[in-house]
Amino acid sequence: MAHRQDQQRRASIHDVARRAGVSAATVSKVMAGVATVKPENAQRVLDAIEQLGYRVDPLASDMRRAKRRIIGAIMPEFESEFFGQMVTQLESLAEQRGYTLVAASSRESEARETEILARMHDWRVAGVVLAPVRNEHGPAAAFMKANGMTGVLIDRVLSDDAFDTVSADSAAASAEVAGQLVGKGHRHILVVGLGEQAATVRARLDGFRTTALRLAPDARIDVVLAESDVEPLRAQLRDYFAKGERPTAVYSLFLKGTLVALSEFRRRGWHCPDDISLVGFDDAEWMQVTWPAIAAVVQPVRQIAGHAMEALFARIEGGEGPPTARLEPCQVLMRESVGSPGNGPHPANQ
Amino acid sequence: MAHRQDQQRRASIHDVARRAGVSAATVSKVMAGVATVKPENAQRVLDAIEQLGYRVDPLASDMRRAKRRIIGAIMPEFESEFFGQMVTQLESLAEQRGYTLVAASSRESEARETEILARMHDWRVAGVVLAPVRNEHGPAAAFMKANGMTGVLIDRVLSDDAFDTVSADSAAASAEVAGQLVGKGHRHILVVGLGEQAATVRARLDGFRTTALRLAPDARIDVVLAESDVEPLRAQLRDYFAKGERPTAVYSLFLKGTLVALSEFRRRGWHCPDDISLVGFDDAEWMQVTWPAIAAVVQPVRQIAGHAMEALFARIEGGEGPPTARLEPCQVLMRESVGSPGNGPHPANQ
DNA sequence: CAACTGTGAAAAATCGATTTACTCATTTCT
DNA sequence: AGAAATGAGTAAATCGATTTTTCACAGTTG
Repeated sequence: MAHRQDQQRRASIHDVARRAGVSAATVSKVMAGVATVKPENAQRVLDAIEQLGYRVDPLASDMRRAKRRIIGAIMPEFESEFFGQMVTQLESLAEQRGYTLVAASSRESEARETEILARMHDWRVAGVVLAPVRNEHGPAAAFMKANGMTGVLIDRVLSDDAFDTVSADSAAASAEVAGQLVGKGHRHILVVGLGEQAATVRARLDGFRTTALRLAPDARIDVVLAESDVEPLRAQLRDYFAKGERPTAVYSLFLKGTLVALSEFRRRGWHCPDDISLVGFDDAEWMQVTWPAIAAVVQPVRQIAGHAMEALFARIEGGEGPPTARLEPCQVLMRESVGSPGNGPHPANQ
Repeated sequence: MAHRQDQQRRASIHDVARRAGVSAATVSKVMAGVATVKPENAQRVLDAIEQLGYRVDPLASDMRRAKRRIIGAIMPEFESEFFGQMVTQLESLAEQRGYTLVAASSRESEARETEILARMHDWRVAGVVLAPVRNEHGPAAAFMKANGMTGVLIDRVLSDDAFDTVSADSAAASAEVAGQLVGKGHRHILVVGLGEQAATVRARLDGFRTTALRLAPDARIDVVLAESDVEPLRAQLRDYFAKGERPTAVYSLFLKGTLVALSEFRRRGWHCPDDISLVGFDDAEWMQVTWPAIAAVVQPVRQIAGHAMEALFARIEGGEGPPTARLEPCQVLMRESVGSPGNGPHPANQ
């Protein structure tokens, strides 16, 4: 145990050196585990460290190295389970390697994303895990490139010519969803998405449509894509149904879309799966306790985080070679919100 | 714009000084906005900064001060909307004052909480916003006290003799819930909670019970308190209903409890509000889109975050005086999951 | 016995900014 | 005129570690 003037100034490496009767350099060597220190001196240093409760100041320690033991993480938001779990994972992995994770929320703004990145560059972080707001071609990635920063892109990305990318294999998952919906007899399906996240949404959409049409060439796939925000989507969805469109199933390409779809069903008094089936990309804890439980595509958060960090540290440690683009398989959880069409009363209107 | 050897080493204050033909001290003064610099020199410094794209290294800049411009935030988890919003808010507020927020998740472990705190102390953070896993009397707060750290405690706390605290006025909110449930005719209510978070849960429980019994002295308030984890709670709840207990309403004191209650209702085929009413402490986005929409107590995240940061910075800037204990008012959203007892078929068993 | 080789450790430089102390000029005041 | 005050700027110390360089001394070798 160590106490004394804990309240006061913290012990520095020089305090330890003085107490052990050696130089600061020797203390540093002992801490680094260098062998060329007489056992006797090493012991005295260790004792001094113990007595003073000495701990290295990471800030001072990082001063001399070009890459500091800090990893930056930039997420579009912190409020969803997905990104919450992601940050938790990333933090844990960074910590395991003796790095500190500094997480920031871009709050779905590309401008903010770049600002945060500039600040992280100021901190001379060793690397950045960036989950871009839109896709891999935004200003943030360009900034990283221009400044020679080390980084990995995750989530709303497919592949990049400068950075390693890791994301969910949403095309494959979407194909599987298509297979299951068509298998249950659905021939008129509405897909709901957000245009902003261009590439990923396109991958999901294509994956879905291609498989659906392959399995059932007569199927009709409608698409409602809101440009950027959730409220416009709500309006577009309302219009779509108001026109009299009556798909038997809805596939939402992102979580908020699932919520919007559900609330629109509510407004119209439709129930899943009798009146309409629903599958959403992205799982959430509540989806299995509601009635009906909502079918969802579960993203492999741990795998994404794990491989992102692996790739990042490989680069930090000087790994060369062309950027890799990983796609992690998702799990499709078909729950009660999906049924066969025509199994329940489908109201003709309102 | 600034380019040149951006890829290479970043410009330091000395590079700027050299280019402007002045000393580093003068550059520092210009950056700090000190008046005693000849306008001509100031301009040359500004030009050099522009040309080199110079930005202060926050690490080096913080080296000399005892309190660094870093705020630590420790949350029990990042996966819930509540803490997600909290971190977002705190980050934004820290940033506004030129501080960097470093957030860490204690993952509901007091041991980890203290470890994180020790690491933040190593970083010599200016202050810490701690949302303790249990309550204000845990080892983390003790550590902060012992090491003379500056901090504010939030959420699962009531008041402390060393630190300012900010939390939701859950007692008042619970009293309001009690009033509404009793008002609707409920006389047998089950309250579900987590024993771990002693003080807060007690406040919520007392607030609820006192008001309920004042308004309806004949009311019966049952309590199921799980010690620490969610799974035990599920088991206890199952046992409680298996005994044949048939309350007409359930008030869950925390979010996961609401989920457990809902899934238990599902298992038994009970529907809200016909078979049983449900109110949960803590709101979530999905609660308003499900059928029925789930009634909830909304915590004032922005106010909590705002006042926590206010209090924290007041202390950082040397503010004296006894610790304050703030309670922010909550909002009770009565949604469809609450009805009057006996309005629907209440199954006698299973 | 002089020159040589190793060890182990201390001294000094470094990282990048801030701040103190100090040096010259000018002004201003007595 | 001479002293004091002010202005503008610089050199150097500092923060707390790491790393490079230098040094002292012991033991070898020719």
